[in-house]
Amino acid sequence: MTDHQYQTRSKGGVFSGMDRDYFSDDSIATDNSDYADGYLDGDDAFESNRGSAKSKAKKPQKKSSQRQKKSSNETLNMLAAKDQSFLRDVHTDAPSDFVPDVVSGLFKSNDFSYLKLKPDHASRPLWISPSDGRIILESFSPLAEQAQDFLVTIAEPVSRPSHIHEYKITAYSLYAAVSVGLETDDIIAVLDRLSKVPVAPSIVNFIKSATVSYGKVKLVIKHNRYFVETSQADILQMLLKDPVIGTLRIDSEGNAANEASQDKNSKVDNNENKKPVDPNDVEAVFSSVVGDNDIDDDNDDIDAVHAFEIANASVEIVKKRCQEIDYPVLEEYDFRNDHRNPDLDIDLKPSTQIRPYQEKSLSKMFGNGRARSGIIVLPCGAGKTLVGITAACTIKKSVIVLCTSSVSVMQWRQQFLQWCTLQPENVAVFTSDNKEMFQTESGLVVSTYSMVANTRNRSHDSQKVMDFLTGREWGFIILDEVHVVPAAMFRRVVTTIAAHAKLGLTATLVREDDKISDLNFLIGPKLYEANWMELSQKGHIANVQCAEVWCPMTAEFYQEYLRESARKRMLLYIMNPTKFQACQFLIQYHEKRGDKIIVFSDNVYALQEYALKLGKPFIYGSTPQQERMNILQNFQYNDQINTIFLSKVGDTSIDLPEATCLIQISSHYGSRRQEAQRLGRILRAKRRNDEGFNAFFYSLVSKDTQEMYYSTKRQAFLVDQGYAFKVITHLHGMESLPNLAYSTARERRELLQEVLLKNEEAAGIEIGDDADNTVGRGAHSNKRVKSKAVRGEGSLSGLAGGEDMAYLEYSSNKNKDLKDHHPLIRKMYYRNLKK
DNA sequence: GACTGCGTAA
DNA sequence: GCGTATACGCAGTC
Repeated sequence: MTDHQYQTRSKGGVFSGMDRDYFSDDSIATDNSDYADGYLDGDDAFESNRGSAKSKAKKPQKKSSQRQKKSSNETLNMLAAKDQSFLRDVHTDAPSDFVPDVVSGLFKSNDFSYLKLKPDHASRPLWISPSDGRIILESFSPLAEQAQDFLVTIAEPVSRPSHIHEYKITAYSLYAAVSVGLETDDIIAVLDRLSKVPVAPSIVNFIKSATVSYGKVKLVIKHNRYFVETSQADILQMLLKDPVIGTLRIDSEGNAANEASQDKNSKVDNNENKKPVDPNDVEAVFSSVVGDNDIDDDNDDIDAVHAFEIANASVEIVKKRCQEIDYPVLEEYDFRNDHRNPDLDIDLKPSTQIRPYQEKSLSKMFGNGRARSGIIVLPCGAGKTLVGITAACTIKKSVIVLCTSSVSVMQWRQQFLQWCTLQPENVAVFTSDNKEMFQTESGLVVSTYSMVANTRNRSHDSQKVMDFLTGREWGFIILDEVHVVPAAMFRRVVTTIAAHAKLGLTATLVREDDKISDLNFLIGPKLYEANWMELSQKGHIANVQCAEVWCPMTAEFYQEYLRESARKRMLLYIMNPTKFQACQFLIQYHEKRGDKIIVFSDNVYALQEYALKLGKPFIYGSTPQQERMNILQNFQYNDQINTIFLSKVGDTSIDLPEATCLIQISSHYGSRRQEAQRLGRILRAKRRNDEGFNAFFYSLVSKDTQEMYYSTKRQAFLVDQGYAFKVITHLHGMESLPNLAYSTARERRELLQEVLLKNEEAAGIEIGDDADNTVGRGAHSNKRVKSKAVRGEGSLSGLAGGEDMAYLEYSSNKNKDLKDHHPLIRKMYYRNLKK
């Protein structure tokens, strides 16, 4: 919890200390420490929950042993249920009757009873599935914290709710582990030490096979050109014979080399450079790239490195291919021995403090004294910027930062100047209305993805700056909001800017498409991922109570809802009068408590209707910059303005340290990223360290509509981070609220008319003649109707009863029991909803 | 500098 | 797996 004084050093391992604690067997000795379950600390808004939450938290010690026993069984069942697909390519001595069939494996329950528990299994916190590398961690174990440090290094966190954490060993996660300096035997030994059962040979083999090839192939930049390097002749030969990679090799003149030859001397011919290079620098280049020591150009050691050049445009293809053939390329930067690229005079200011988890994430990046390319995942408000800046201060070479918006560009610039000693003349901003270049030999450029990725006509100035950016070598590139990089246009920035080290930062490493894994070869492995719950328990980010409020559709609205085509339904469930009332009630309730409230609506029409009716200011896309500032200023400083309405504009960039309560009235389908990003708006609440402070996050959902499905999907990311969503089915006192909107049937009918009219308008503008008979659309609505039918069936009973219950434990009934965050089961769950 | 049109993202 | 709604950045125009 104490912030460490942090200082960068030019030599020696600042971040080199891999946490070796978990290598010592002493750590197994049990000594129960704090049972961390401070999450549900019962605020008055959740009175009905208080009882159960408190009682749960009160007797952890007692339960812990029971739970261990219970979890042993549960764990085995869970493990049995997993798919074994990833083992197909690996030779294992797992029993041969393992069926790689996901569905049949699910309930047939593979028998793991042959696994012998170690005698002292109770004090060891892990289970490892012999079949698929899935790891279950008992997070209540006294060893959990150390085990977690280790597990995030070698495995992917799948889900981290309060008591049981789930990880999975994958080839990628093992690459990352090796790249942060762990060795195969260490990984196996520590796993074995922490595990309740001996690590299965299948897992040992998998770890061996995945770790053996990592780092054998490197991608290096020399004089702004890309080279694939390996120290093993057989690997070079293998690469050159590869149908994809071999053909992409070019000779030093830049022509494609057709003949795949094993050429020991295919090293760079430095005379071919576009830019004249000081010949004295050449040695430096080689020593920086080839070896750790200052070796001379004509040293024999250099011949031990085999390299061939590939064109700039081929870099992505080659990296992807290498990943596929299980020789993922290593991209690391030996910045201390790079004497060719000028140093940048940059250091953290003495007053700058970095937090332990920031330091830890950086230790993954700089663990071996070099800078590894990769991704660091930290929640919003946890200080990603400072991590980036500290990394830049460690590398001390020219830096380029790419952001998604011009607002963040300005923020990055400002933060650099605030936290480190960089001088303003070394900083340049490159956006559409600010095309600067630094005049010094090294410096910092902050720009946007679209500026660098732009393929259309550039303005003259823009072209000049682009030439400046592409014409030089960068020591370091920081990719803010790195989850956008896989986009077809944005990913090109990775190769257009020649940077020795790449750092991707994000809070939400998820996309709704399947491109997120491309980051493995575009940027590098995930180096670190923080645990949101842990950070919030330690006070670095705010504690948040999440709730989903179920708002029954009024009869009139539901009738129309059932009648309307899928496209028109949305407005009906967003404008559901009950939802409006719930919103009104919650605003009033939280304003009384002194909260600052943001209401999010994805839909602009609803945004305006709600805000105008409630007399609150709102901001959306076409709100002029001046007015935005005005509203935000008032929200921040004026205690008369405690609620603002935001459209998608508020999802990113706008920084609102005052907000303590969020209400979502409409969202973008099942976007997990949006959900997490919105929650992120309140994580840096200034009051977060006040005793017992809670921030609140409500999603208002119209019952028995599409929204229910989307809502579950949206929450998946946060649920994996350990957040428990409670369901509120009834807000006490809502009906008796004075001035309650739409309390009479007449008002509701009028609203309905308005909404229907609006819907017709929208439809009219959209498609002209909304004949509903087009083949394409017909097929579509068919599909949707089907999906609705099942949902309707299940939910009619909900309409009939259960209304009296004020709260449901969402996390227990929906997420914990049956599903238990198990990705497979979750998937099936969604699939069922869809059917 | 405000507005418009275009391309792009999620 | 596709389409829709909203927003934003860039470039060009007045």
